[in-house]
Amino acid sequence: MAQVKVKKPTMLDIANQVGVTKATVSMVLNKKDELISPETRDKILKVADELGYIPNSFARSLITKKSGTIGIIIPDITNPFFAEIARAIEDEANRLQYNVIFCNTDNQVPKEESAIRLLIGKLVDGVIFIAGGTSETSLALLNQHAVSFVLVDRYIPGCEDYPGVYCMSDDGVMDGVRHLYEKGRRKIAYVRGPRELRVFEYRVNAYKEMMTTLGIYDERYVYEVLPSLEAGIAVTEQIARDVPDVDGIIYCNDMTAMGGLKALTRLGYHVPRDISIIGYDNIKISQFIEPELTTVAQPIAEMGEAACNLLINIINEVPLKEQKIFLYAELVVRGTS
Amino acid sequence: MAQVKVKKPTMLDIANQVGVTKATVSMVLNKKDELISPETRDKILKVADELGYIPNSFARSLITKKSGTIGIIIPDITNPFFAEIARAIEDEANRLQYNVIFCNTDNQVPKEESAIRLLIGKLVDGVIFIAGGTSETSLALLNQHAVSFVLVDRYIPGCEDYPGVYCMSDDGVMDGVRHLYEKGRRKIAYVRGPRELRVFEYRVNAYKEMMTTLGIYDERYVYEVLPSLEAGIAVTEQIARDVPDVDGIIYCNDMTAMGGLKALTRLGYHVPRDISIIGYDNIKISQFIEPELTTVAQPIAEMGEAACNLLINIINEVPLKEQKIFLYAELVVRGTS
DNA sequence: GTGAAAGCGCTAACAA
DNA sequence: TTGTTAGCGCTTTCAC
Repeated sequence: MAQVKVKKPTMLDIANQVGVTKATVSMVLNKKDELISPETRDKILKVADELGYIPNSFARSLITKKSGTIGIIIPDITNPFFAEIARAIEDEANRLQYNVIFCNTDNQVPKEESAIRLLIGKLVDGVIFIAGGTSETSLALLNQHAVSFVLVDRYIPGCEDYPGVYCMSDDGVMDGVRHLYEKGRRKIAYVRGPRELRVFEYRVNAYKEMMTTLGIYDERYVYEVLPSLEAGIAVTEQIARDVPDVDGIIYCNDMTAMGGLKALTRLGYHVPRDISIIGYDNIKISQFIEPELTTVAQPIAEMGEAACNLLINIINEVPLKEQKIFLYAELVVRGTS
Repeated sequence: MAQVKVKKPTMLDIANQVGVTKATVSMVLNKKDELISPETRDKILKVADELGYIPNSFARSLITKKSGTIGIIIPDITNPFFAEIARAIEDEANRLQYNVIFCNTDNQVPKEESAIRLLIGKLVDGVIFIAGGTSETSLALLNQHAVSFVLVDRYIPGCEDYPGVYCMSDDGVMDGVRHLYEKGRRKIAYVRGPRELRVFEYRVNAYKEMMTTLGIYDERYVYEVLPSLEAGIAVTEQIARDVPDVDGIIYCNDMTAMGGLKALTRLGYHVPRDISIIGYDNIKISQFIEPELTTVAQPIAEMGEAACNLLINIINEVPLKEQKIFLYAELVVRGTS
């Protein structure tokens, strides 16, 4: 099972062997062979198979100006939420015969720009953009090179008019607050994400609104973190210290909430007997723990699917009535509340 | 912020604007400009920047026959172990100025073959192959098209001579068994993965060997599952029924172990007071739960890094004394034992 | 120091 | 029904 051959067969090889020109071979291999005689057609197909011919997609793309590939820009693939949405996008893309190139930006603008350059250089037909922050230059580059794109999940301030898939959090978060209220919780803290990201602003605002409506809002109950498991642990220990009789905590995402659950358990709290907690996102692992996490669920799979479909429609210039798609987060009650 | 331009600038545009030919531009842009006058050099660079020029990597690859890209074949990216190793490979690849294309095969041979074809068509410089099963045709294709590759983690039967990165499990698993023994456990069950995959065979054999040495082996304690969280739950309920006084369970991977922990907790067991459990892999989320999972840790990051380095060395024809790299799994004692 | 010319593998008019 | 021709955007000798 060692090296068998070293020269990749090209169309010319097939053409020579069959005794036609590569134009003919090209037509057959691209199924534009209505007017090719069945005999030559079959012969070409047979030889192509024998030779193990695989078309050089670069040469084709050079001419057609399309690659059948879309790019996905993600802040951080180790964040399960992004990983899951990326997977959903990929599945849908594959279903529609597109390939996908992932680029992590680690929330760094320079990396984001170089990712965009890479994708443009690879002639991607479009880009799905899960922005880490405000990225004017990235978007300008895409525009300049006439590359279609859609935004997902995060608003880019000042760019609300771009096509995108957005998840509205208000009702879900408010349902969460009300749910805890109905469970008799009154001291409900909130752990919010960074102010720079609009999505976190929306979520905490919904919390404030419902808390105020219920007459139990206290601004001292709101904490801010960079969302992560470790931050969830730390902030929860802090809350337990600051608000000894706290009986509910709502987190800006599931990772933070899972950290919170760990911290509470270690501190001797029994969840949900002593205290209720709620996450946000509904990533898969929120069900891996015991008790399972009550959370405000984003329709992750639908978001990925919608983004992919939207992009591909835009690429194919399908006329669309609306280029912004709004989905809704919904409370999912499980074991921690 | 609407469309600014629609024509992508090419080298010719730059050349015309500067008043040179594209050959000169090419040399400058590729830093082969020792003998280009600083003036033209600067002018070219300036115009390229103004135009927002991004090189067409396909045109370049067509000539150079290399893409600066490697492919990664993965059975299932939703499996955290594979996701983590993929991420490690990607990080290392990026560090070495390579891009990465991921392909999921969902453990299906046809998907694997089409992934290989895709990668070859995209002129990848090499492939990292985390095989789902036996894939002679895939490897034959790679050979025929002279594409370098390395295997990771799973042996492909009959192909032990291919370059690859392998993780030896024996010592780690045996340490795990001994560890439970020293904790006073005697009825230690084992949940093994599918027989088709060699890696699972090695792990269960190490268990058997140490259990036998300790004089506590009982073949009725060995169960087989398709590893997943759900399967872990189901098999653990089964074990609790079959072996009422079971006091230890070792699982073939962390996902299954986490399912087991859920099941045991629901059944009223206290882990680790009543029973100890051990996973395998040491994926990140094994520390997200409380208590944290004791596990036989694969050096996931190292494996990814090593695979990537090995591949790139092979691509660059660096002479290597050994093309097979062996790493070792190690017991990590945490909260569940 | 820079230009001219050829060609990578393929597609797409247009001819024949 | 098939061949001829041109050219996608770039790199790379070899001339000048």
